[in-house]
Amino acid sequence: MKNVDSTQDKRRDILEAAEKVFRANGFTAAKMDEIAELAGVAKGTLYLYFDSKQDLFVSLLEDRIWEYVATLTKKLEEVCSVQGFVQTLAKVRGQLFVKNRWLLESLSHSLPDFSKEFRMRIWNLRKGLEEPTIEALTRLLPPDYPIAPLQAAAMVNGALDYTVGTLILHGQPVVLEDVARALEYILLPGLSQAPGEDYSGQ
Amino acid sequence: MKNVDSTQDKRRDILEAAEKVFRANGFTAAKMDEIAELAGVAKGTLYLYFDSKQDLFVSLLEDRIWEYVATLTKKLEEVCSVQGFVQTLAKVRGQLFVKNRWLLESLSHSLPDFSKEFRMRIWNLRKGLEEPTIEALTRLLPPDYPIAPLQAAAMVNGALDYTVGTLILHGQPVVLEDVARALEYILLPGLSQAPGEDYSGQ
Amino acid sequence: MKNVDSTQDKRRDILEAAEKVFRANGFTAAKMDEIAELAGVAKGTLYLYFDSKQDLFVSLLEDRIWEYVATLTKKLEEVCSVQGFVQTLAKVRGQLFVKNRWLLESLSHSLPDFSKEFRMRIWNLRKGLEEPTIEALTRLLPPDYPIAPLQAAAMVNGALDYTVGTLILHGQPVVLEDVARALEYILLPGLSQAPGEDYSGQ
Amino acid sequence: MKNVDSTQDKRRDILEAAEKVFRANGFTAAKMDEIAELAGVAKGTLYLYFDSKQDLFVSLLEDRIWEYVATLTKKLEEVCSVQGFVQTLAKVRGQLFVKNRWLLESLSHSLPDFSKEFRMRIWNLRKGLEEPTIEALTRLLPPDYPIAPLQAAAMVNGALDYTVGTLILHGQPVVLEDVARALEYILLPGLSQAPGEDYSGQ
DNA sequence: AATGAATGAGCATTCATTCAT
DNA sequence: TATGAATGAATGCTCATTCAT
Repeated sequence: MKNVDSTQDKRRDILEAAEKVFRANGFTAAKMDEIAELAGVAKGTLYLYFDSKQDLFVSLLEDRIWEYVATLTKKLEEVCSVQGFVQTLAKVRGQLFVKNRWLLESLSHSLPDFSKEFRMRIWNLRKGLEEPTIEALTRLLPPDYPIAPLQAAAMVNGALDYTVGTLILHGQPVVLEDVARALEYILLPGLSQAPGEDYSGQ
Repeated sequence: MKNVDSTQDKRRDILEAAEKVFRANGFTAAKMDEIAELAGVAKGTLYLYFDSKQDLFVSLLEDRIWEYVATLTKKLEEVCSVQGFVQTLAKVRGQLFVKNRWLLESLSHSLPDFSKEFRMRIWNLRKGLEEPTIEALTRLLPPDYPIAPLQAAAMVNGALDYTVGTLILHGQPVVLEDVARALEYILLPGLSQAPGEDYSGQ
Repeated sequence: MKNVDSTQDKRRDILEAAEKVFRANGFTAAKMDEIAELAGVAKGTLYLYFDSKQDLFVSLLEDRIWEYVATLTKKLEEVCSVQGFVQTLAKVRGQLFVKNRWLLESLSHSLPDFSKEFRMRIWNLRKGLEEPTIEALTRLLPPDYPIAPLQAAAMVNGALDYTVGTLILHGQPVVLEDVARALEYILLPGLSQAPGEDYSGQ
Repeated sequence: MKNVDSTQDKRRDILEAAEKVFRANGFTAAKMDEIAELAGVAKGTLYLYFDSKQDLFVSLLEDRIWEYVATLTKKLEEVCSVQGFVQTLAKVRGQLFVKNRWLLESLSHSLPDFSKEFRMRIWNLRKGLEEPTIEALTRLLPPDYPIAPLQAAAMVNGALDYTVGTLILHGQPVVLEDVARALEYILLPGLSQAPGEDYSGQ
């Protein structure tokens, strides 16, 4: 009992320390020494829980992403309109982005020297990250909607992430409600129109 | 004169070599030795033209981005409708993304250990990259459009980049015409509607 | 009683595991973890029976060498001619060499970082290994034989070991009877001749 | 000119430092830092001249062994009797052994973790080391001598090395003339006898 | 301006040993 | 006695940068 708990505790401590250090420095510049010190364990202990720096990094991504995916999936299952979808997405994914921008950006970056196994794990994460959005859109968009859910999801997610990223870049406060409103204003008409409709404003 | 030309030639040779090596390996894994060899100069010569590896990297980004910004600015100046804007953007920025994905991703990634000066130069690039889009939208959107051009631009650019990135990730062919069409279908209604209009599909 | 037996059993298990691992990897590359696992005990238990990796290694050598020395001593005591000596030696020591080449080579190799105490123990082993040969030759050679038994023994042992080693190196099968015959052919005349005899072939 | 010389000088300096350090500590315990310091160069410089610690080690063996092989080959070519052969061998190989005992022992030891390439290079050295002896014996022994030169050479070399090693082990002075005499006394009769001869002293 | 040999700080990983249980 | 989780010192190798020529 105690052993299992203490083992899980230590693993969690290490992941938390790793998150801070990776976030602050990026993968390459992060130092295992610093992670160990921050986690309050000896350097060698890191290797009892993770095979390598790469494994630690990807395990961290997995831990955080799967947790987020589960949350988002649950929230989106309760949604029954495209509008609700956009609002929920903006809130949940936007929050993730604000808190873990580096994490999402790490995913879309090919890390140096990563072995095939790790590239595969990252690839799975990237795909998994889109799953809830794709699923929700598949359910909510009209069956004859002319854009594939994969692409529609990419556009919504891209618009959301990039907007939040831009606000951060420009030092402006990120108010997710405002972002949600803008997202609705720009995307909802296109997502809501019937396939045959003339969408051009002319 | 001759000296200036030869100097410029060598600088260009180095930038071209650097582009290939950085693209193939990313910043950290790229080696100055390889760049020098590919450029046909001695290792020490690199330091006659650039202060450091970081300087070479950022100079390369600047060189390529400003060139692209000039092109896009010119193309967008000829555009006189939101629809034309979306089509032109998809073509020009989409092309850049397909060819220089690593370049754009480098911009949005916090490079490890980069000094403040370099972070600033990269920040300028990121802002400059959005300029033409913002400018065009400022001109083309109705004056009372409720979304700030900065955010609108972010959404269009994000939707475009993320869609192309997703296609690449899934190993699907990137046909920019199709991407442009999907972009139009989803974004144009929202970008074209009058401010007071009821956009919700209900 | 029971305790003693069980203790002896465990000690023997560890030595057997250690033999396999040391033989396969050599001293430095052998890992205590692997030895413990193969012996079916916990890593810490090794240190209840042996002070250190070095102690385990040298204890193993001692265990095996003294056992071999006892065997050879007994066999050589029954021998009553130089020819019988050569034959018996080729058979017994040759066998040891074929089966435990690494063991003999370990003895003649200065192990890295071994402390003085351990070097001494190894030195004793090396000397002990020659004892039976020296004793037998002292008994069998004519009292006025001009070569000291120590040197004569060294020559016989060296010729034997090196020949077997060479055969192994060249991937040739080691037939100890053949080796014994060659050894006899080359060494016996010299070992058998009376001191004053003219041994040169001229 | 100067560059080539200075390059050769530095390579030689490194080899000399490596010899001292490897001799004193063995391969595994030897530290590249110490070699660099002793050679008076920076650690990185070692890697300009040798690919790795293993490469440095094997290159050193090669350098020393080939030099010795050339010397021995030349000396043995002038020899025209088995007796002369034994004397010359004792002098030249004995000298090598006294000075570079660790070197010869390194050869007959399977170094830990050595890659196939390096094992091959060491194997070639071991074979090359026997070449001059085999060649000389092939020339000097009667054509119908019943022992293959390879085995005869192994016996002579083994007897010689082991004798010298034993003297060193026992702390006795190594007088090569005495060793040569003992070697002659014991080996010459066997090496000189005609094939049909009865060699047993009985 | 150009070279390229030399530098040396920096770092992930291993593994014998310990000690609380 | 026995365990095995935790330790942390130890080390080969890389590569951006310098500088004598």
